[in-house]
Amino acid sequence: MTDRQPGLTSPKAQLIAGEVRRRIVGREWQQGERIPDEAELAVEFGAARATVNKALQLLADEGLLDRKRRAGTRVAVNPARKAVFTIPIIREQIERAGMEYSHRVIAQRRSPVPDPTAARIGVPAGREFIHLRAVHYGDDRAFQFEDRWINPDSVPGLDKVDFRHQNANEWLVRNAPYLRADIAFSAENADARDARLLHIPKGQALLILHRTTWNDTGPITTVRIACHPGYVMSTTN
Amino acid sequence: MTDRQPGLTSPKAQLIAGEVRRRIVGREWQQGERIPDEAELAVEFGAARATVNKALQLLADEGLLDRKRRAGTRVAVNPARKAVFTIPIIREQIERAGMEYSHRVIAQRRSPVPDPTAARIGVPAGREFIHLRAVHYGDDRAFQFEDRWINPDSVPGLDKVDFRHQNANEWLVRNAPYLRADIAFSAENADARDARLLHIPKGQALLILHRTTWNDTGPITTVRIACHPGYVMSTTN
DNA sequence: TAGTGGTCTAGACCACGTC
DNA sequence: ACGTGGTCTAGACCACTAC
Repeated sequence: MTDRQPGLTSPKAQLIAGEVRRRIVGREWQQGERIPDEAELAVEFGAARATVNKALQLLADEGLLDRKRRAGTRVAVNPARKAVFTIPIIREQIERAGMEYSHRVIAQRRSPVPDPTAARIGVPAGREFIHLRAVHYGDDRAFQFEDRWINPDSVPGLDKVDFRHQNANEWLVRNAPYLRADIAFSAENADARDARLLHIPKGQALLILHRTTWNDTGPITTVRIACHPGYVMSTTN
Repeated sequence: MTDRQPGLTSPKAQLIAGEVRRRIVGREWQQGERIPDEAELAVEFGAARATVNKALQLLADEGLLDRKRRAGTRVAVNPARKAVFTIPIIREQIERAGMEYSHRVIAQRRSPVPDPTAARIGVPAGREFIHLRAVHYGDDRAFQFEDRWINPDSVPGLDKVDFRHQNANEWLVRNAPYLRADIAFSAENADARDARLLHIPKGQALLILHRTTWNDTGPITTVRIACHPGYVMSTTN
């Protein structure tokens, strides 16, 4: 570790993280055990402490290490299992699968937000949002049914947009950057409307994605997306 | 930034990230637009370039910025939507909800891995794994049905463990650290066995979690977890 | 080929929380 | 109280790639 091959650039912090990970996986450093402090590792690896710090923070983010001031760094006893999902843009996903994307707007109108939804996103009952329902297709096969409420106050010019010619999701992504997003997965049996719009039997198990975005003035949009049967959401990597 | 208030420690990198985020959300810096380079921002914010770099990397990880050498940093056109889920340890989750955790092992025996599963995790067809099926309860209500295959070669001493008295998940977490994990969500209608074990009607939509862990020698364990109806997996935060 | 981000270093100060 | 991690700085060299 005294030098780096030219042309073989592997950030030193990642090399260190890899070596520490190897020692943990190889049981060289046992769960709950304290590992050498940053200064010691810096000497061992011939690196600056900042570099070691970066490496160990990586592993702490992965959940493999628990770090506390004064108490030192310990191998996590119950490694947190974190999973990162990239929420796909439906059009890109369909096109990447070699299919032709299209979408159809079922309805677009101003309408009072239903009480349960209003409560969930923290707006007064009876507030009018833009209610949009649309189906996304790949080669004429229905992929997703989207039921969306958009806060008209969150984005100027929203009333003038006609989402029949403009994917709501993409328009919002481009025109209403958000500060915070909530996402939740669940499973539901297809109700009559889901079944009709996705061309599937009623009762079919569907993966449901609920997603709400916020900026500093309040909620921007909340959406329930019903995915076609067989849809799998998997970790990126 | 000549001084920092004592007791009011907000890492400078995060302050910078917050300000840049504000400018993006406030449309001050438009999507696709190039923002000042690190050196300029360092001067503006009175910080070292490394600090600005850290802040901008944070935002790039969030998907808000696209960074390229020589080309500079631009506001992302299609902000990637990433979601981080913490896969809960079922016992902790149940106990946190104030219920009493228990679990029952339905079966534990060596058995050849079914072909589709073997193919999915990349082991030769017919290999014998330990096949474990268990139900997790909270206050006698069934929460999850777990159908797991464990590679006996991956962990020494595995054959001697009796999972009737030892939660398999937790034992593995503590005794078989992994290098890589795949996780996938989907939805399935409850089959007869799911229905019987979870005490629900057949056909009920269930959130299904597939999870496989690996170390450098191959797969450690793969599991299908069927969650009780109404289970919601949501982002941490 | 030159501008920009990626990364490292050596040193420093500080906050936190265990001892 | 003091050891440990958290963070910042100023400077440096390098890799990538748009120009």
